[in-house]
Amino acid sequence: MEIFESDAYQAVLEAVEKAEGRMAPKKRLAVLAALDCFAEYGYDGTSTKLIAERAGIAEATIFRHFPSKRDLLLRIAAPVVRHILTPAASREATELARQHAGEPRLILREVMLSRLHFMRVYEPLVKIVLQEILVNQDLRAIFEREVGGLFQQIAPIVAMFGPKTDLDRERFFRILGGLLLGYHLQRTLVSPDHGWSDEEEVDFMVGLIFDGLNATT
Amino acid sequence: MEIFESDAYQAVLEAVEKAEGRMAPKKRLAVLAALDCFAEYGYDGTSTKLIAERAGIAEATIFRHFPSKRDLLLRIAAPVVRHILTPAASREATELARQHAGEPRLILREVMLSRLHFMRVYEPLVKIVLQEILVNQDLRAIFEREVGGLFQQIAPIVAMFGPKTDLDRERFFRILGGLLLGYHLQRTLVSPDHGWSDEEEVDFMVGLIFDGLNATT
Amino acid sequence: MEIFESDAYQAVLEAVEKAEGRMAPKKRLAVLAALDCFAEYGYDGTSTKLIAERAGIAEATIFRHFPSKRDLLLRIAAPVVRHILTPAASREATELARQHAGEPRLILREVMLSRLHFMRVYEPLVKIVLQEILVNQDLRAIFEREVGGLFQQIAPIVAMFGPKTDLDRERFFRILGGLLLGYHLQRTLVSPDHGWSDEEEVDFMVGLIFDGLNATT
Amino acid sequence: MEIFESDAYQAVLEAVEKAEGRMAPKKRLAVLAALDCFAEYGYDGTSTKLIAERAGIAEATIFRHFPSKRDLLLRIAAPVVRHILTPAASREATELARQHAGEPRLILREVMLSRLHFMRVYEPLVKIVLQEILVNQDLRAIFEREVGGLFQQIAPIVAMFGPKTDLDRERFFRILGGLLLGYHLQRTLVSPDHGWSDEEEVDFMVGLIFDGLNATT
DNA sequence: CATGAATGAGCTTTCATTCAT
DNA sequence: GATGAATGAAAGCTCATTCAT
Repeated sequence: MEIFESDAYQAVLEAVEKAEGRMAPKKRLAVLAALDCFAEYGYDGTSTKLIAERAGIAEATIFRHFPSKRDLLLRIAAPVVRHILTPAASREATELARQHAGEPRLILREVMLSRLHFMRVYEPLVKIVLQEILVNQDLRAIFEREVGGLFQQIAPIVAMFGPKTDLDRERFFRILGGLLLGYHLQRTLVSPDHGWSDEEEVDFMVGLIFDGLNATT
Repeated sequence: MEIFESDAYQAVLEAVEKAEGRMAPKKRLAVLAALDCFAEYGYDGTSTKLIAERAGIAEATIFRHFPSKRDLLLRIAAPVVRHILTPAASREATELARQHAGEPRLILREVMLSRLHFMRVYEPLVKIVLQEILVNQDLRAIFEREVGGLFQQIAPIVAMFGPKTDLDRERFFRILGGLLLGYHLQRTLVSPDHGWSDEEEVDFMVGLIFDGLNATT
Repeated sequence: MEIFESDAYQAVLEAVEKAEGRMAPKKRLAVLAALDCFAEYGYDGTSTKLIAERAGIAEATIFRHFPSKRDLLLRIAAPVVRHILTPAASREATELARQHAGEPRLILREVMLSRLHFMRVYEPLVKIVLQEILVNQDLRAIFEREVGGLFQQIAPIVAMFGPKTDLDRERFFRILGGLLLGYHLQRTLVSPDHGWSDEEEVDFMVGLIFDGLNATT
Repeated sequence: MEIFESDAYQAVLEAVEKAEGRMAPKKRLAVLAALDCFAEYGYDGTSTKLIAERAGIAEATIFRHFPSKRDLLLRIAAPVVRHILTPAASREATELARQHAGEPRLILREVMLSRLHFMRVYEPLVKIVLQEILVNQDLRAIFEREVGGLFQQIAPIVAMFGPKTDLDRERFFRILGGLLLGYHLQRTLVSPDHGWSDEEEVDFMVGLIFDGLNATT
């Protein structure tokens, strides 16, 4: 199943394995195939039969390892949303803030680059989460809780960039998310062949955030 | 069926009717119910039986008017993506550019407000499109074509805001989209009960775009 | 609808009209389209929607003229089976027997040729009857009654060819039917492009019937 | 399910099993019930629900073993048309030709008797094939290919009966088919209660073929 | 005479899931 | 741990037919 050997898939696999413990080989295949199918056809557009076929295992094997299809989705998405996004991001930001104290531009640049790297690495999963979060209550709950936590943790750092009130910090957070999401969608969905340079785009976005458009272009 | 009398639903209905011609009463009900269900449960999460029940019509009636469920989705989503997004937006922008020549901030403000108004009015449809565009090839094709056309039409106006190269104009476009999408998701999904003021948020975003964060907060 | 202008279709139309009286134009179209579809897809394989489309009329119009689909089939097939097959065939045979008294070979030849001509002319209907008679009780009843009547009427003529007992006459009848059916299927279904000469084939079959294979080839 | 224990059904079952491999018990039931229903109501007149009920299994079980209803028909009909009709018939004819060299009447008699026995044993299937072959392209293709092959194989034996040219051999083939089909339909459909003796009828037909009617009756 | 709109009943097929082996 | 077999429920869709206009 060499289709599953890309970095993105291996990264998700590792993240899932951190929560599930060492997985049986066919369980791994199930996870990878599910990831692949969910990203391609969406959760509802993917049948367990399809997952089984793509994994080269029996349909019943999926249910030996996951009590339900819904659970399979959550057990794939949650660890990434939870263990990777949050602590990693905040730990990283804190570390960066320590290293580059007084150089907010640099901090922001590094954070954005690392978040984009993360989104690239977990690309199929990002797509799944985007898709399902609009509709799936469980996933939304997990997401909101984690993002809320993250917000708490890095609020002091955000403060370094100017925002003083809570509302302003939320805005800043939202703007960062919007810019990153917009770029990620463009580079992966709209113009995947454009030859994007993350550094260049991040520099542009950082410039925008700090100095606005006029100073940038 | 007073549930369907909100502005959002009526707006979509009108847009659909522009493409379908005058619709039979039960066809209208089918469109409205479909819209309602798709927005609530997603495309795949909605059964034609559910649509029929919510519309108070027979399931077969849906298929008398639309050859398939997939077609029903496209025939609802496409007119809005097509006839409303594109020409309206560009005509409006041109008009604004004429009125407020030399005041780019004002132009941008008005365009953003009107786009946000549009997203609010067509909220259920925006959600559907967001969901399906990641997975549905047909819808993606329609979307990309229309956005491409829109980009062509308003490129000269975008140029007024500073960007000189095509890439810069694309970036500007993407950033605008990212910011608007981020705000729309926050006001509708994340914190729907926070009493958002579109004017205030747009002013903030316009400030950011022109002067950057430091000058804004 | 020039597809319907072949001799076969017009012949059936005439036969049906003899039973139905002068038909409204759209009723004629319905009959022709039904004939065409039934012959192509079989009775069950043909939907009233398809008939309506092929006829270029509304589905409801079919039911204005025929109380049910089943009835439509019978009202097309019965007149041909009834009024054409039987009296024509026996009248013709009697006439031939009178003209060619003492020349059984000539009589048989003419009867076979005329039956083959008939099958050619009513080709689509022959196919429908063949198909449905195995399964449709009503049609089988009509067919058996008519064939029974025909058998009674021409028994004396059959006697001229040798068979003395009733069983032998039935056998003769069956053999004639089998040979004609076999040839008809071959010329229309199996090798429609072979350029068959009915005269030649009939001569062969007459030879076989009277003198056997050895004397023939 | 003692209804399925007749020789005819068991014979078809064996033939199907030769192509499908050893079948699961419920798969066998599905095949038998399908055979039964198809023969009684025709292909289109049979619903998968009816098959399931008659087999005493769940409807879904049918689709676990056969991808579609159409496929179920072909997977039942094809093996019989293919593996039974062709090689058996030709092997048998060759063998007979060896044993009864110089006695063409005897050979023909045995071949016809065995073919009639075959049609009797596979009676339900013969009916289905007759019905569907007029309308179903796939089945027609299989049939034509097999009959073509059979024709090639036994052409030398046919030559023993007199026909010299290819056309004459085809005619002989067609006549044999017509006679057999005519008798089979009479004994099963038209007068199933007349105590037919295959031997007697075959003798009659052989007589006809070799010496013609006059010498026979 | 003709039809557009509507439908209840039914169709084939797919679904996620269970269970004996 | 893994699977082939099985299934109840529900899916999307088609059917022949009715009726108001």
